[in-house]
Amino acid sequence: MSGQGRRLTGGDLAGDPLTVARSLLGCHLVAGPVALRLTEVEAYWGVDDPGSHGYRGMTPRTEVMFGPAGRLYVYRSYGVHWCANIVCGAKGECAAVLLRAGEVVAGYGVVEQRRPGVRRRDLARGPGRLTRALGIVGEDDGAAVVGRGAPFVLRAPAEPVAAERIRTGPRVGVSGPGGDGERYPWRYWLADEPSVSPYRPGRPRVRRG
DNA sequence: GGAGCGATTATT
DNA sequence: ATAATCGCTCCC
Repeated sequence: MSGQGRRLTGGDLAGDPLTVARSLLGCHLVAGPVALRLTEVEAYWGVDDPGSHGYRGMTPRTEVMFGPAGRLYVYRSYGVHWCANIVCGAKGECAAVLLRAGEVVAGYGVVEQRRPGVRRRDLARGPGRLTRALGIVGEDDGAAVVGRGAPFVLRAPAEPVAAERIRTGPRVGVSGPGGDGERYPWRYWLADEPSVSPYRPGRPRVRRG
């Protein structure tokens, strides 16, 4: 069982996103009545990361990624879905961890109302579904997940996640060099978790048949 | 000023 | 396999 541990602080998120990503696995993210146990995340690190929205510098959209650790970076995906990151690293550095999947551990009734008819394991399986389960929308861009009065709360697992249970691989859906699992094996997930989203390679630029 | 393109998901 | 759908980026 994964009970609730202590609240995470900004200091817990100030490290590099690879380290932070691993440490977020098994943590509970609380949004009002709903809580998810995080089972799958991805790291995006630096303006040299070709898979990152911060590639080649800051824009109005990605400004939050360059800010202090402990806030949400929320963006619209494919014009349809919201996806949420936890900003980490030092202020001025472009670093964030994308929340890809989780297991509902509280507020199941609320989530079920938000997603009628969806199988329990699929409720937060994938980044777009995860935000819907938590009720995260574009207005939450920049919202805090640490500190007093933060609208979201992160809690560490009561017992640390065993390192042997953590798997790594290429990031999902990232096309081009950023999707190269040799250079960027920056997806992290917990072994044997039904809520982990299926891997899909990034779509190639041209498709002919 | 506008075309092109996604860190995706639900449906065919 | 592919439509849905829109803000950001980059190129005229």
